[in-house]
Amino acid sequence: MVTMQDVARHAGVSVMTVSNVVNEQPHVRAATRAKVLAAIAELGYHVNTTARSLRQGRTGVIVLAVPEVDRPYFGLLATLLIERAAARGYDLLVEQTAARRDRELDSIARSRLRSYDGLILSAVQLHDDDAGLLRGDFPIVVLGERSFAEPLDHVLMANEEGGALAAGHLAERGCRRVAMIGGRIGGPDEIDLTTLRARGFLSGLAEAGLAADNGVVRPTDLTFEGGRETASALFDELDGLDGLFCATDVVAIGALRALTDRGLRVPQDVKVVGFDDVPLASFLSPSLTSVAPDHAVMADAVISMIADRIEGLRAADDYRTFTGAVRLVERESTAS
Amino acid sequence: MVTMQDVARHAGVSVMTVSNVVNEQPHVRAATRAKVLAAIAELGYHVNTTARSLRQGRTGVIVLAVPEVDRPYFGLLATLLIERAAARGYDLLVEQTAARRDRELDSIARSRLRSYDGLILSAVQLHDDDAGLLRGDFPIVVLGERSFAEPLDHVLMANEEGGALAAGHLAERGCRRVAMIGGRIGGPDEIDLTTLRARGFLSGLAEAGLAADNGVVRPTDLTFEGGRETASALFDELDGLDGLFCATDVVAIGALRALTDRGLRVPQDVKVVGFDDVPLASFLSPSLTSVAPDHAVMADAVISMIADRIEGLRAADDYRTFTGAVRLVERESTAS
DNA sequence: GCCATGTCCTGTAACGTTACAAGTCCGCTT
DNA sequence: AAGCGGACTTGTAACGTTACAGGACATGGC
Repeated sequence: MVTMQDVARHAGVSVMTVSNVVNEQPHVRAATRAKVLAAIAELGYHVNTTARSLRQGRTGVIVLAVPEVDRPYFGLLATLLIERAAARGYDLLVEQTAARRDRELDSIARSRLRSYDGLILSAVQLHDDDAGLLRGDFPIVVLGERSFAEPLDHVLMANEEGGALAAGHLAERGCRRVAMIGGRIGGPDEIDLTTLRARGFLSGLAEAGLAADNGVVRPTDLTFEGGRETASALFDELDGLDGLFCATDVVAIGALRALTDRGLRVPQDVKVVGFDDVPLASFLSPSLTSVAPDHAVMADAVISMIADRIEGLRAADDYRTFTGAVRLVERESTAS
Repeated sequence: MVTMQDVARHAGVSVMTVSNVVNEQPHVRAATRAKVLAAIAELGYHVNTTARSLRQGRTGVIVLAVPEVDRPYFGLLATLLIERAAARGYDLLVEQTAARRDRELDSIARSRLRSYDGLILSAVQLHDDDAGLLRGDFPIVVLGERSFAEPLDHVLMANEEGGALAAGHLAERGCRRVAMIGGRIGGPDEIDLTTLRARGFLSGLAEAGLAADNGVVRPTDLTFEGGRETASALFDELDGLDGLFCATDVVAIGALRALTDRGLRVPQDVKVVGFDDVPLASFLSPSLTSVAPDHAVMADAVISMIADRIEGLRAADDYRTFTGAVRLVERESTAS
């Protein structure tokens, strides 16, 4: 490995001068700079970022912990975050938690991750009991789903509002018997994605004057297969459903498939609304009406929050919460 | 920051003993180990991986350079690679190249990336002229698309065979006039994905005795939108097409949408085959027949290739190529 | 002509870890 | 009783970089 030592010797200057050239410090004569750059080129020198990190106490790497990058929403998120992190000079290291609590705890605790500059933790399955672990001097931003009593930096989504938008839209389009899959009826303290979207959905139904009998909200795995199975079971049990809200677009795609398999036409027989507005939504047949978060704005918020904290631009006890707005994008799946 | 020094002092042993405990070296008395572990717990010590990396000369981080993790194929790939890398003790840092040659060159050249242990470079837009950069002592595995004359570790896919499979299948299902979008007619030296799949497609057509007039292979962006636009333009121009092969499933999804918009039914009027077999394929309506690489096997090959090289388990001049097999998965889009 | 100021360059000492070689102690063999 | 080998422990010197303090020299103001 070529070191600064080698370059310095080759160029006839001190290591510090090489360092100053590499780091574009002022006060280096043009002639000296040229000499050093020539030596660097000739020897094929690359700065050793590990040594730099050790010396400077920062690595320039932020860890992104998501369930799986292959899921459309998280893929989109990761894409945006990687791009924005790069713009601020950080690399993103992706850690997959499979949405399991133990793996999320791992991400926080694992020593090696502690050596990076910060952690963006998405899709949190942690309990309030675990939240203490998130506290401390290590920069963490919690993204998207769960808000703890703990003081923490948060980027949230208007999940409840989105659920209400979906319910209102279905009602407005004439649906009389509406169900949700991928939702959960939880206590007032439960604030995960599925519970919040369900809560919004139910309040939206109430506001529209639609009945919400008990079976109308069904939990499911937030996967294609989960959507298909749960939708299928739902339509086996209940008659006369003419509107369906799915907790995510992925679930909605599974549900659309289940409806097709039963010979139900969308939107004529059943209208369907998803959530996330993934790029794919407009290319499906029928294209999918969806609650659209502003992904770009949220990604901006995440990166500026974590970078500001890493760089000490915010006081240690100054925790922020950003809630991204949502809007409804109407497409064929709810056409009247 | 708590260091080994602090732990050593607190436990009344030397730093080396702390290091030995942390690294689970033998020859540490149980009582000593317990003392050290207690001190570690009490002080909340975490090993500083940056210092460890500097000392050991390796970081445990592999860079994965893909166009964008949000594209279904690359998302799936990234998911599998992250998982398998973790199993071998490596973290994966994701770099996005946007499929641009300059950004790919960047990934190779950027100093900071040079400090990681290896690079997995996917979807390569580099010329043969650039290939020299890939040579050298830095562990690189080139994935999926382009095979250079340069000696390099490669993981390829049976692109040509896949194209032929698709053509054969369409012919066998009774298609008489078949086109491909997302393909390119290139010289014999051109070996990128689009050219190879097109070449296989044409040879498959020939074998089946089907005409391949000139306009039958159309290039396009490998995106949803590209698929839609190109398919739309193609069916504007040519009459009587009854079979369509798309270079990727993403393109196929765009094409399916275009066909629906024109009132063409799949598979009754036009049969469609994609390539990649992304999970989504079976949930579309109609579900999509696709050429399926064995993603898991390829991911295994990639990780063991790069890890073996990083760990020096293979001679410096012993370059390997692994070609992943493909098979055709028949679904509704080509039902007869 | 002298001090102040600025430009350019350099030596030294860390950053926190581990490789290596060199101990110390103990019980056991001969 | 001396010698030996094994179990356990430790000091020291790196790994390659940058922060810091300071040195050498020239310029300019009075």
